[in-house]
Amino acid sequence: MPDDSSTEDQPNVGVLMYVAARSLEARAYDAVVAAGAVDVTPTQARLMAQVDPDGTRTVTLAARARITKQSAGFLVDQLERAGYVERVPDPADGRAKLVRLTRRGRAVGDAADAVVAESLREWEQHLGAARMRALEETMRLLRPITDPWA
Amino acid sequence: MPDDSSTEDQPNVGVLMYVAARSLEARAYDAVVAAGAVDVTPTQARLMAQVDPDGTRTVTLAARARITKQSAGFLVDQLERAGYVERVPDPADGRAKLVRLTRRGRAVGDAADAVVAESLREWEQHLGAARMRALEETMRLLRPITDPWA
DNA sequence: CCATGTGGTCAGAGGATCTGACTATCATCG
DNA sequence: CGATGATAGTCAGATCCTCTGACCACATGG
Repeated sequence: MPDDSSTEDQPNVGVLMYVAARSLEARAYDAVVAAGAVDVTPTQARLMAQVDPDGTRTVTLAARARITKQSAGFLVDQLERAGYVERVPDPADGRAKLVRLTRRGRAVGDAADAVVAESLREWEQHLGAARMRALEETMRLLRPITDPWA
Repeated sequence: MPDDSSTEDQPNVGVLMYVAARSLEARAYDAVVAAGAVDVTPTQARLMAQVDPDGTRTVTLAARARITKQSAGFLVDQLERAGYVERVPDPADGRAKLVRLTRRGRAVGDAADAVVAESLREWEQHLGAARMRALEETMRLLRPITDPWA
């Protein structure tokens, strides 16, 4: 939405953050595709990234991705059919199912994580360690007033 | 896409940036709706924010919003029908048309800009002036390695 | 054991995006 | 000045993603 100043010489901080975050995400997605998951869409990948090692309920995935449970279920269906996740009954709750990464899904996720880590190292190299630390701290400080779920 | 760690206690810097940028955008969009533009979707608003005071070509809007010219044209159609933008011939190029904000569109954009500016002032108040300045500088430094269009 | 809440699914609809193909105009270069 | 390649825009078709509303099954707390 109107984030102004993207038409100016100096975009505002919010726009710059958006650009940086997006570049990170794009690299991660490229890694996903490079890892062989050519049939995974960016949206599916974004949801897959929210799956915990021990499995996560669909409603939880939906909350983390800020989408409805129906949309999340739709995406999980696709990921399941493609073999990246599986649904197992939740032993703690008869209504629930846990979405878990398959071996294949885990491989894709690991590839993405590695690329993100590598990109952040590049940031640190470019900014210097001190500035990178300050950036991390500042973003953590900012979180309480920007993250409605934190 | 897999931006990892959003499932950990401490999301990585990229995720935090995404959250912050998104909160800014959400506030701006709320302001758009509050300004009476209840028929404008977030996507339309995002495109409208890219229109220069003197008008901008559809292809340029598309490039700035990182979408195809077809998608941009589709959105401009809707905004034009709703009365927020108008298309005028580009005097410098017979093929081109300039997309310009109408008076109504300008009012909406101004409302959004005001809210963004206000939000950034809140950030500064929360972080302190020094840290805010450092953040802005860091983000500018980061831009060359994250913005493929910069 | 009933009332309320929660996890999940089904059905239907709309919005946003893409690729491919096409026309009109511009710009360049011989 | 004419031919050639690039650019602005549109049309057509398809796909993907998201939502609302309704519904069922199970859980939890009086």
